[in-house]
Amino acid sequence: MKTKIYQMIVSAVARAHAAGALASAETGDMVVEIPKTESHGDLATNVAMVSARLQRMAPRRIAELLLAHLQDPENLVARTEIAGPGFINFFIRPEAWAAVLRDIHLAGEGFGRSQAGRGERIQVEFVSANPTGPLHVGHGRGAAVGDTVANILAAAGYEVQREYYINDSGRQIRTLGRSVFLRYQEICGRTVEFPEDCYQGDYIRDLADQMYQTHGAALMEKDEEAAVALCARHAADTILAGIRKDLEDFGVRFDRWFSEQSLYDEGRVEAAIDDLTRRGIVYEKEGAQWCRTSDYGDEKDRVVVRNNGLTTYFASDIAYHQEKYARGFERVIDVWGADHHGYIPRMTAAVEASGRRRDQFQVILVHLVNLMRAGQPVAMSTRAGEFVTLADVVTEVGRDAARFIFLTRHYESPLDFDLELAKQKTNDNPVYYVQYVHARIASILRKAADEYGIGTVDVEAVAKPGVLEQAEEIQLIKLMNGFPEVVATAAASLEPHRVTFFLMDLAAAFHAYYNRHRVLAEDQAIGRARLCLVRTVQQVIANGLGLLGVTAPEQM
RNA sequence: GCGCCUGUAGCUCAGUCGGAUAGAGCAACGGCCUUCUAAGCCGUGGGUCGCAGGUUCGAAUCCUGCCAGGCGUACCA
Repeated sequence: MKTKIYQMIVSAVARAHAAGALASAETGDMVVEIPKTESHGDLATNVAMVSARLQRMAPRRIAELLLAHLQDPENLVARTEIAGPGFINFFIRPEAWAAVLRDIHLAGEGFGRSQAGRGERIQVEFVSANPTGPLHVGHGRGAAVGDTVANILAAAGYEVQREYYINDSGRQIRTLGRSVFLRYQEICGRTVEFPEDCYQGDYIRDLADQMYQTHGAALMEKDEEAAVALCARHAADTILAGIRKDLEDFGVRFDRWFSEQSLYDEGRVEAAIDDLTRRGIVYEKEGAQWCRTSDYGDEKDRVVVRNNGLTTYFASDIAYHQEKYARGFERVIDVWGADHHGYIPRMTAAVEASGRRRDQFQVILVHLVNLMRAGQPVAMSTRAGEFVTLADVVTEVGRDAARFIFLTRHYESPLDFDLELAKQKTNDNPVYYVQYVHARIASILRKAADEYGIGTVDVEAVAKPGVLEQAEEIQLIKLMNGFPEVVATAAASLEPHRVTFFLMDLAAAFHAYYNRHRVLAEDQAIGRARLCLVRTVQQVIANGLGLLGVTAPEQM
């Protein structure tokens, strides 16, 4: 509808120009938008105001000329008006909205999809938690955001790949192995001092116990390095398998699991450093190798190879990101925890130094989750190994509630996640509010089939004049009409919460309509038209929930 | 010190590329089930958009400065 009005304006300007009424055929930076207040029409444009300078004419005068040259071949517009400083407001005929409804209904599952992304190849890397412990609630938010962003991008016509980067190399893995080996030694009866920098959680004891079950006390005889390496391998593999399962239970899937170690095995880290050194971007100072990130906007240069010869995490990250672009992605999106925000300038610098544009690299910084229970904060201390895992939360509140709540805020806002609220089956809990729409409509459809003998929804029912004229019905159609744009905007801005808010708006409009009007009305023509309307609402709710990875229940 | 993020109703938050009278939920109060699921709906009150300038037809939105809070600022990962 918006596009059609836009086209009408563009051709009106052209026609007015051809007739000599306007000095230019340009429309400037005009927009067509849905006004906040209903009295300002269904759609409005600021074209007269933005082109006032261009046309050297008063905005209201331009508006008058445009309306004189406006043509409406599809007979969409009931009336127009010029308002305020020069807005042109369009009031759409109710019958035109019925036609829109028919289009939405026919689009079905595909409604909401668009080609806005034009097939741009994008990689979304998210979660990427170190395999040194189970996923906690914060990872859950990152998982929900990353997965949903990927879904939304795909729906908006981008070609998306989802990836998990496994930090399976370096010191933290050795620390993991050391932690397990120490607990293993305890099991074998030796008294050991357990250092603070080792992983404290109970799961380390479980892993040590598994090592004991497999190897008995044999590792005590081995060289310590070898024993630690064995423990590290077993622990990382086991924990990673757990992470995969947790994510699967959370409805998150990845196209690829990428190993950091493989970068070393294939010589990519070395190659990346060599390449940057050859180009003078990596240089030596005080026995270490530094990258000139400060030439690309970072506040200082960063070490890639320490004076002890070991590469930094940054070095493998450079190699990893180079490898991503080499795979053909035009844009790379990383989802990180907000505590890593200081890392953005250097990573952006590295991307640019590697020959890509700055805007080919984007970071979504997901902020903290404050876990609550009935308004009280839940104590979480990673150091003491006391944290609530994602799996615990999913078990307690369910996958749908968890995912939905993670997406009810802009990811740059801290999120209070109340476990009791998430389980509540009231309108305080937004996920039930939205799902309830789907279930309610499913119930109506069942009733229509069983008691009214209307087994199939007839699209043409809405075309009959006089069947869909209630204000609440038009309101529902208008809202649904905006869904593809919501998805496209959410994709362009990487803001999944827009879809969540859209669903809550549509749900509110439906519940209001439901309470005011009976769908299965006595008048058969009206009843059939309304049935088509609510079936379409149900479809749009299902499509939106699908993007969020939340189920749309037939019954609640 | 420097950098990034945040500041909108009592609370939690939306606010489209700069648009018209800044919205929703919660909390408070008052109503609605013999009718398709009350896990729902309807109504009432509530605002110096952190502060001060600037840009322009027009600013919560863009720019500058300041204030407050959070996070970061390793030859850690």
